[in-house]
Amino acid sequence: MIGERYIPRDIETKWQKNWAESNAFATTVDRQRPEFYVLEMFPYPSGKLHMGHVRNYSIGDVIARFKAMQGYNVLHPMGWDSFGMPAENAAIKNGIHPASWTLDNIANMRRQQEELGLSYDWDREVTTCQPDYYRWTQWLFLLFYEKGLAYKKQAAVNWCNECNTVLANEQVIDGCCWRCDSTVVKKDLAQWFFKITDYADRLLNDLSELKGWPDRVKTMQENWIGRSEGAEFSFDVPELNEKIPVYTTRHDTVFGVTYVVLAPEHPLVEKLIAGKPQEAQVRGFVDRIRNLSEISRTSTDTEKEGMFTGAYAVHPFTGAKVPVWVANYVLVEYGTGAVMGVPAHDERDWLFASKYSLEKRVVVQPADQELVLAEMAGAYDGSGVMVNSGEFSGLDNEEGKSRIADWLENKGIGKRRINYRLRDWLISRQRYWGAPIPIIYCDKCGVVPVPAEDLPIRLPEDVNFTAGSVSPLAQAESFVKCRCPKCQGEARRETDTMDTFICSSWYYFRYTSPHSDNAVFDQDKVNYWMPVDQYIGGIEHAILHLLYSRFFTKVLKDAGLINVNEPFKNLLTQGMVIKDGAKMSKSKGNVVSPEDIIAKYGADTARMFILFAAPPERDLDWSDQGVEGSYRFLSRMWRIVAQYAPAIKDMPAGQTLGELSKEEKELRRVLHYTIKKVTDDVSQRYNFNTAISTIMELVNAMYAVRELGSSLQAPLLREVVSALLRLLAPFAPHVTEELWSEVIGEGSVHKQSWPEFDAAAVQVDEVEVVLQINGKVRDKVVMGVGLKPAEMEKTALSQDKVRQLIDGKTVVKVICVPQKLVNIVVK
RNA sequence: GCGGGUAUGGUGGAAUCGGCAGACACAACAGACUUAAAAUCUGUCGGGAUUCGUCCCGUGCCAGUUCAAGUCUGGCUACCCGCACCA
Repeated sequence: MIGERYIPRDIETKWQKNWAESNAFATTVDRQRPEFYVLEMFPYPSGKLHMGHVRNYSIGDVIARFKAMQGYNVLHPMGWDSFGMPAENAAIKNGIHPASWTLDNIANMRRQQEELGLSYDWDREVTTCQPDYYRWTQWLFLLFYEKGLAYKKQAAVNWCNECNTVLANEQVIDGCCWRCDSTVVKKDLAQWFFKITDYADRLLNDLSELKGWPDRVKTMQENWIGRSEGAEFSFDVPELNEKIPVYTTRHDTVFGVTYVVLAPEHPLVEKLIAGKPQEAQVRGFVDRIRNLSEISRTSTDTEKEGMFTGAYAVHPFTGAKVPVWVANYVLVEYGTGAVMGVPAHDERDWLFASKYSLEKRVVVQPADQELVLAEMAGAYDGSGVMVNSGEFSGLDNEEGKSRIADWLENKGIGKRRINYRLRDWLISRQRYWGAPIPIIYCDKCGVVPVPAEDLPIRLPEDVNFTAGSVSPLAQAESFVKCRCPKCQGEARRETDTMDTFICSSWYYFRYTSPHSDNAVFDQDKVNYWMPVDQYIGGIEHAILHLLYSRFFTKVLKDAGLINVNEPFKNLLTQGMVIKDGAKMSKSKGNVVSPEDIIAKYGADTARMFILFAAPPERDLDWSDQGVEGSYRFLSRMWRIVAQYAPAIKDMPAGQTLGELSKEEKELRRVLHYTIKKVTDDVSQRYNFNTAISTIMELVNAMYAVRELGSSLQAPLLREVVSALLRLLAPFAPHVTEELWSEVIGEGSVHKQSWPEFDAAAVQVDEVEVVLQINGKVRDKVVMGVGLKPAEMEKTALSQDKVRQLIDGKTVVKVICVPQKLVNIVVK
């Protein structure tokens, strides 16, 4: 019996319980059906779901349920990215152990996900902070180590004083920590790195394979990888018997070099200044620059500063002596840490040379103007003809580039080189709540990886959490002290843990065989399910997580563990949830809690609103009244189905569709138009907002024939209600399940097949055709659909209104678009 | 500076291949029902003019292509995002 009013609370808990008990969304390998892997980015268990999560999961759930109804074998899992700083901070602040804080949060958030009615296969849940997961994170570290892709080196690294740990380049946003926003400083430390730069070319080139990714994300990755083609060669410093290698992309301007300049951290600086009058001054300058923060150091607005070292280098093409400088604008990490100075053709060099009165030489002349130094206001970095360039003068500069590179290579003093902006991934963290790096230091044997059979290296539970610069693990004597796996002598464990982004770089593989305890994953299963067919998440991971995951996938492919080259075939980046013009955040005080919305209106309404208010990629404006509207729609749908229910239930078995009245025909036409439109919107465009609006129109059409009541045929009503419930099921799974079980009553609506479109139902005999005169709509007339253009023209010209309007004018041309319009061009 | 994106009623948005701009909602207003309110159902709803037939204007701005432009081309403006002294 269907109640008069739609009251979500009871039916939602009822069906959630039913789905959980029947394992409704469990999946196994099935080679009879096509597979589809839909994945939402797993959350950090911060404590509660926010609207961004609700949006993310609602989108994924619609796709998963829709694909399942279309006959796909759907994998739709969920898990927890559960290592990381907030848990440890909570431990320091409140004295709660990170493990219990994290597990409590997981339990709470999982309950909220269940309340949203999400169709996850919970048997596949993964939790990265648990030993059965991080054991394999550690195993992967060993794999990287074995392949030479994990190494430890002393380097100037990003350090966050607030978080007391180092950070990867990708985690420094505008010179600040991605997590706590405090200023990042440079520290000289020995740290573990993953050699992502080895994969720079493939990470860049394979972006072209990713047809299902937004251009925005691909462009961001492209910029981040930052490939450039150039040449590397050296300037000799004969007095010291040293060479200064430089990298340039403008070797065509090499005859314009008037100085060479090193980064302050360049290893040659000390040697160059030794014994020189300016030694102390240069050293002071270098120290001052090194102590500046990353942001003030690298900003383009920062004024260029430098000092002459007192040394001279020899120009390899002209043999001229050029001064060697040190300057703040040269970065030690990029290229060779030294550059050639060409003031006339590089903006930075121009500013620098102008400030310190260094010589400028024009060596490229553009076609349309004559460059004269005295008249130049800045550098000219465009193309042109090479001048003052010895044997290369007269060449087009692009041609000259390659001739100069040939010259360097032939003489053996330089070579073509490709450079990347991408740096190796700094993966060690001086924190407790992460996967311990499985490395042992032995005085006798050196750096020794932990044997795979000794994994996991468990986090000790009994440690001291106090704010301070030393990681709790480093203070845990029982953890640090160990035996060397090689010589059995006394040794020490690595006390750094891994960046949490490592845990999240491979979780989507683990879902395919989450309980595997003899391998990182089952190869058969991983190859059956991967790649992820549809990945959904926020744009904030455009570089970080998505680049790291691509890197991991390529390494695992090279190791022969998987056969895919890219992890995520299609990527959907959802927009933010906005309220009152700003992203929902505690500090802005504009947060709407999913819990409150579910309590008041139910999960179906929350899902409907969030999918209806905007297409998924766009930012979504939260509106309390809009939510009300979605609830009203579900109620309205409920009432009309309830009204037609008795006729459908009383219908004798086997009764088929009879002759349709005009109104019935129209209702059936709207139904099949809706099936077509919703199917297209969901499968081809992911435009859930227009899919929902079309379903609303179907419900409106059902209301329009309501007064015909019992004269409507039961088989038609059944067809309409059955299709309506199935179309709406992915969006509002509870209310449709309830009505399905009451009215149609065959199993679960979510196990039904997707409604089939009957093209015959939408066929009409007549259409309204627009009549235009000179492109302006002047009239509309109903015409038969089969009308030929000549007949359309004749009909159009015979209309009274048209005749009046063209009276006394000459018809120049008539354009007829069948079933659409007739445009009469007159003079 | 380089790269990417967005701009449509009071609001969110629709118009998918160049063919009726504003679907579907929200808000507002009106009517029905009600003692009344809520809920519900029905209707109006870009701006201006109107003899109520219609007519003119209108998709950030300026040009262009076309019988026809929110949609294509060129040039701007504003805002958002990413990278940025990468030689």
